[in-house]
Amino acid sequence: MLFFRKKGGLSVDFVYIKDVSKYSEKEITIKGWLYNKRSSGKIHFLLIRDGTGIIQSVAVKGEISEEEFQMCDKLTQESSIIVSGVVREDDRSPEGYELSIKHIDIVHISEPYPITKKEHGVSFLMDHRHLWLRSKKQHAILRIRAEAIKAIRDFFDNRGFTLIDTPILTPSACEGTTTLFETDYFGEKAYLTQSGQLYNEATCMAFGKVYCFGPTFRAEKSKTRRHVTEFWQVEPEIAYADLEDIMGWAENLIIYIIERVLEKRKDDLKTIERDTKLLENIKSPFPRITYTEAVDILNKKGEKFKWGGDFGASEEMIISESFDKPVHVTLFPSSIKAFYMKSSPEDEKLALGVDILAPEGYGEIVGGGQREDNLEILEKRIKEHNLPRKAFEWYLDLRRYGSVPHAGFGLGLDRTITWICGIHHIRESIPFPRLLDRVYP
RNA sequence: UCCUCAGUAGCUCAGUUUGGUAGAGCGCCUGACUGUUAAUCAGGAUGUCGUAGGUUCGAGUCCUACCUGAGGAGCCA
Repeated sequence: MLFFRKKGGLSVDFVYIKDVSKYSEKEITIKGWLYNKRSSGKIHFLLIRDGTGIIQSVAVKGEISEEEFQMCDKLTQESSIIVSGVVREDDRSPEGYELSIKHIDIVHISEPYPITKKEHGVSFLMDHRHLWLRSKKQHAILRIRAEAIKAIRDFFDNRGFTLIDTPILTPSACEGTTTLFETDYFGEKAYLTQSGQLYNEATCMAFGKVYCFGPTFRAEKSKTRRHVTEFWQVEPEIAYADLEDIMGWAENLIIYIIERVLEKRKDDLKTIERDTKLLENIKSPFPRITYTEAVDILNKKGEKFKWGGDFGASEEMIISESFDKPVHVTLFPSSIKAFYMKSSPEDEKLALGVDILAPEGYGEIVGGGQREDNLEILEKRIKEHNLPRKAFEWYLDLRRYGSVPHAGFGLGLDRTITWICGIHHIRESIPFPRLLDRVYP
């Protein structure tokens, strides 16, 4: 139980730091934590954060009780405090406003805080991720993430899509291409989902336009700045849509997310020193090339790349750096794509799929395409890919009962955030990253 | 799974080349300072040198194995 204003006699409002400008020359109360402290003998500068911002508050000897002035001296970094005082505009304060302290209550004196004002190594910070989130930069990134999630949901909700949650525990692999996390499901094997797509194909036949948005899991032993084992994807699926349609949807979604973040999270982008000019440039139309044209680009730039292979990290980098916007790459060889992808009617060897590569070398952020809607062809594909037919019976039903052309895509949230924030490593884009050899904290 | 680098004070690191009794800055503790901006100034405490072996009169330093972390590749999104 906190004793709110136990030493004050005046009636004052409790406000968040983001709102202090509305309270100039008024007495308010702030509940927060000590971000930093600078002291002279007769004056203390306390930087207080409350999750919405940081404000400098000033305790002057003689202006508050001697007991409370002494208490300020005892405060350690990240101690939790409740402070009352008058909001004043002051050019000398780093934030433009500061609080002249009248009363201070200490809620808890923090033990010596591990994350100090000096630099730290990545490993140490990752071990203290639960505290690192309080730091300015990490705080800004996660607020941008929250805004992007809201933008994604608004985008689909306002355009006639229904959010349908797909299961996380699944009886079999969705694509058969990746390694999955296996769990013991009451004596049977179950796997953490790598995608909600197959279930989306069922729900889009019921609802028309659907999307799922949740965590997905891949047990690949990837050790790069672009991979986490638990990552968030938004996956729309649309009945009666073709490849061309979903390329438009994906492009508009990306633009919508960027616009929203630029509009609502400008301060946070500034905190992380992102060059927003590069983001302001993300407008329609995005360049569109085929896989075959991408191979030409690679070979022109001196890479010896043979038609038919999948792009690795360096290939993706070269292709994406050839453009200053995200680029659609379409019509991959069917042989390197999943079993459910529909082949081009003009060339059986090509799949009606699209990957979107983010600029600045951030790699693939969207993968999608048109799904095979013909029962016989799909049965053949399942056989060719050595997939357990029995597990896909329900999926084949969708081609038996009113099959229609349909298409969808997945957008990787964490990679998108990494790109929007212009940060080096995906691990800072998610609150508690799951990496190869790291599941703590 | 492979390649490269690293592990020394709470944190960031120097010391390793050339073996000879453990160092700095920050943080912490004490004191000074009425406008600080990673505040400053003076003084103080702090170590199983990743682990286990080996070489040597003597190992943080050289050798071997292992553990942990980071960077990258592959795989993958």
